[in-house]
Amino acid sequence: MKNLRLKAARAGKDLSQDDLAKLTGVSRQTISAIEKGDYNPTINLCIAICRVLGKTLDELFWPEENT
Amino acid sequence: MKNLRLKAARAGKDLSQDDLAKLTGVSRQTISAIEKGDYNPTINLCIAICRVLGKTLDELFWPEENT
DNA sequence: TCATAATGTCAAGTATTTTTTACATAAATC
DNA sequence: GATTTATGTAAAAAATACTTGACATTATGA
Repeated sequence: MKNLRLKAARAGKDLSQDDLAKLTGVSRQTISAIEKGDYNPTINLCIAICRVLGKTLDELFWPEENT
Repeated sequence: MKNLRLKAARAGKDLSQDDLAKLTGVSRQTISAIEKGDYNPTINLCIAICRVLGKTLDELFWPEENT
């Protein structure tokens, strides 16, 4: 499923996928795939993304509770 | 660097590396390597570990601040 | 309309995670 | 002493994260 929290946090910093990719050292396609929810990034990449966006792992990557 | 928080959380549930491996669906060596800090697990595996141990991503995997 | 920026996606290749198998050591129990 | 449990480690193979390059769509602005 999509990671809308990541998308929102990125928008909150006014960064494009490409900007975030460069800041985290991965390709644009990787950021796109993570937001799309296609896959399963490594924890180090998640941490790098969190640091750029000023968020924590729980805020961006902990699964949302669906009551 | 070693993930001592993970090791402690596992000990707190009285689980061996092998127990945790089975509960999270990976090999014992993978758990060992993560605790040893050798590498970079995927976020889904981190989440699975957190769920078994009753912790969050931030508690087990957010880098410790070294003042 | 034309150009550009942002995003989605696909296919093929590379890099790294993870498995499997195996052997080693230390501690606990019989 | 022998056996079992827990852990460390290593090498080859399998699975998958990630890259590169390419092409498409949509939206924005000159």
